[in-house]
Amino acid sequence: MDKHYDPKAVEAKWYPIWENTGAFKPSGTGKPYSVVIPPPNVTGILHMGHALNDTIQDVLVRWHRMRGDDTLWVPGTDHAGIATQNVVEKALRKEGKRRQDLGREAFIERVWEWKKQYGGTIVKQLRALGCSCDWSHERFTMDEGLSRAVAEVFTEMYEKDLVYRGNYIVNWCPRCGTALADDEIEHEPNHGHLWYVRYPVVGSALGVKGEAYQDYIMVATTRPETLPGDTAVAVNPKDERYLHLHGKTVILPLTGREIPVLPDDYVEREFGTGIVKITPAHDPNDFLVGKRHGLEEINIMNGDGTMNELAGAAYAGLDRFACREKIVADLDVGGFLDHVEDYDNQVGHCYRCHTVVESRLSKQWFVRMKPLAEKAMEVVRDGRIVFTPKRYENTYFNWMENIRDWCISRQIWWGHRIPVYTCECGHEWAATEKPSVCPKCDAGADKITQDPDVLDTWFSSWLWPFSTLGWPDKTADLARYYPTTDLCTAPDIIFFWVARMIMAGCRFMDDVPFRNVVLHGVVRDAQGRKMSKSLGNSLDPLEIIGKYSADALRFTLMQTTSPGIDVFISMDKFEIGRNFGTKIWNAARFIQMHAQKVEGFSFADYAGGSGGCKPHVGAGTALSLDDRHILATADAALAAMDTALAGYRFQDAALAAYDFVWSQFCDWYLEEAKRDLYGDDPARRAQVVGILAEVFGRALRMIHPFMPFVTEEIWHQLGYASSDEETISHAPWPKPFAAEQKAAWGIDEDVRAYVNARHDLITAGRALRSSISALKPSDKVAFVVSAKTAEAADRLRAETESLAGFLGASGVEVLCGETLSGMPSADTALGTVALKLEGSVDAEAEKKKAQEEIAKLEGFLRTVEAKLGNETFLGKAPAAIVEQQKARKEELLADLARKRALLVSLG
RNA sequence: GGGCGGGUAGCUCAGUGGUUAGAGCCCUCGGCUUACACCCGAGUGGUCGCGGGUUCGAGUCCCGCCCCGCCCACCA
Repeated sequence: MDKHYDPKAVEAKWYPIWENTGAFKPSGTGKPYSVVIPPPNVTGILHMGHALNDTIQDVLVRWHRMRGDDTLWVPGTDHAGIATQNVVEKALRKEGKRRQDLGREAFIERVWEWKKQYGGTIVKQLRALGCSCDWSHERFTMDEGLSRAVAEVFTEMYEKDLVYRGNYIVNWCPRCGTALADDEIEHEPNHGHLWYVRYPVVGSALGVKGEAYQDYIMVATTRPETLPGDTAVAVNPKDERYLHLHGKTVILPLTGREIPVLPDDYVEREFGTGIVKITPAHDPNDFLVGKRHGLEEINIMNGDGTMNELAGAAYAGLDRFACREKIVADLDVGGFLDHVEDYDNQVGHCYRCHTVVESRLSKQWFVRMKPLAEKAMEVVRDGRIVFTPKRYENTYFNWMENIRDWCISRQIWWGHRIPVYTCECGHEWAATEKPSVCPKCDAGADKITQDPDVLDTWFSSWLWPFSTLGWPDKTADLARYYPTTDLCTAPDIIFFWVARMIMAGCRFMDDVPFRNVVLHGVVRDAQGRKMSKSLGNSLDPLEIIGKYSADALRFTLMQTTSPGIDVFISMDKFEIGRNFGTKIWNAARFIQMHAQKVEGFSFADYAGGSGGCKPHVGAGTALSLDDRHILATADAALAAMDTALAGYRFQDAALAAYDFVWSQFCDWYLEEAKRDLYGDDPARRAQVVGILAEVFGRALRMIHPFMPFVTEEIWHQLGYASSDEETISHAPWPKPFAAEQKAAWGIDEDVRAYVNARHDLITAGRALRSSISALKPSDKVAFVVSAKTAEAADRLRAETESLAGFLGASGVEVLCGETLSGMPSADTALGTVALKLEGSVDAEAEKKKAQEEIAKLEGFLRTVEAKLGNETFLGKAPAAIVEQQKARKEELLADLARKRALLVSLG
């Protein structure tokens, strides 16, 4: 193996091999485990949110695959209607053309060309991340099959009256010329004004000009340009200031129209003057007020944001912002404008082109959501779908209970065209295929027109879990892999995606789309800001892969993420993942180096295959304590990982693997193994190599879901794989050692506890050495150990001898139950270890240290004694806890005695 | 305004009512020891946001408050 690991070369090498050998195709045998990817926008490039989301899925998928499940991960992309259309329009603009110049068909052709050329970016990037998707199942929301699913669903809903066309107030982008869903609006702070306008009260007006009015009401507005569309003013019904106005009418300035004063709860008394002008056609709340009171809706604006003739001859044709200025000026001239205040508020912008969004009355298609929501709530309530973390179920219910109809039509060209047709006689129907004749009047194809609008992009995404598996056909995939198992996403799309998928699954498949919803956090920068292009604070996953490797990116993300908690990340964090990869690589080199010295040694015997053939592990002499300890620790680490992964706690799983490999295997076992590996007993050498191969083979497989590339490379370099085609991703996930094997090898919790205590002893010895400031290399040291019990003394003798060897001490003296005085010492689970010096000791420093420790111990002792003197504690605490405290007290007393004696001997 | 999350070491975060609250990074000290300096060893560093309460025992449970963040609604 090379001295330095080269992730670039290794990562570039493996993905094509995996893909070409079909490593990620479902096996067809075992328990089905399936996941559909949240389809990224086809225009998208991989950002940190994807990296987190897709790594989580890949960890789950690889884990299940290794466990022998029939694993399918369906990848794909979303056609992203408005986003994609904008990208192509932008390209067209460079040629000096608009989409209208090409016409609808040619434009769509252009979009497809664009998709063919550039649409594969994110899909390539998923490969760079190492995602083990089955690319033979790749889907695109505008694919023929998925389009058929969309038409099928729409037609069925049309016929069952689950969709309807209605005049409704929608968000409208005047530049894109389309309706936008609420989530396609970005609210941004705006420094605007509040204009205070006088509306004369009818029946008490005393003059013609504004100045002359003695009786008027004051209305505050941020949008004076909508004034010609006003059909009422409203006050809060409980506002005693305006009780006298109920039932009165006022004159709408500049128009002379008489409009009513209405009481409505929607009005806030505290805001402005407490009187609101109501413009039902241009404000969503006013629209609702209008509906409640049966007001007329006057649409005064064109789709491009200019005023129409209903705004009045003086304003028709003006842009909305020009019109605002003119109306303000006219109000002023007419004496209606009282004063102006500065006012900051939030204004909605189109998420694609950033134009200020207009609320506009228009004919749109809607889905009736209430009938779909019932069942979708039921399946979560009864546990057929489980959210992780559970608390998001509340968020889900909250939204579902207050669900509003879904506006699904968009006035753009790129997307699924609404399959609603009308013939010349006005017959209307929906159909999955383009009809050649009207089903009602025999009008021919040339007399039939299709609705020009397209469907909201989410209208295809909500079918994703079954449309990707072949629906509406009854495919084998659908039968085997639906419902899918896990759905992983960030909580911000619970509403417009997760909830809708659940509704669609229940409605069209009569079954849930997935069993578990796994919600992870949003990736943020070190300051806690959402990563975004406009802030320029995005970390580019590809840059990280280039600098640190995909494995490093993946591992760091996993060990940083907690369920449902946002991920704060900065560039240097990826060193953790990189360093871990390097550590594994070096451990592999070490193991290989020693394995080469064992004749006929084969790592393939330790690949976890059936048969459990491990010729060297049990051969010859019995296993050492260290051997048994690391095998037992491997088992514990495996259990910890399995539990964590089953609970979607990726951080815990990653940390369990990290701690096991680094702190346990490398820091302790490899070091301890060197004694035998560099020793002169060939049988024992072979045995140790066998244990290294067994434990490291397990470690590689356990880490593989997190770091697929480096583990695969080592798997082959060492020869766990018996051929080039064999992949670690198909190697079996480790199983706990069988009971008989554990009994034969002597693997149990006792050996873990004992060796852990021995490690404490060694650590204490090291600490002693480095804590003695006066110790010079020439000083000779010997260890003196005082065992707690006679029984422990025998064990301690052996332990301390190895400790002395470890630390270069000249000798060992074992005592039992005696107080060690005059020597720097440290306590461990096995006993007290002290250093006997044949050099000089800084008595003052030692004295000071001893005094500090005594003070500390006395403090603890007081706490424990207080507890043991407390009747209620003795009466109510569990016996085990009481015993624990009693033992603790004895220990503290003994420790104190030793320290005090030390202090005395130091003078 | 409604809902949710967070506040624990300088930083990023773990922490299943029960010994003296942990990890990584940072920092200090000592080491190029023949897998690895992307390393090894040893340390320094905490009124667990504040105030009450429940309990034998609270970082952990309850109530109130203060900050930070997110989501939803709204801001005429």
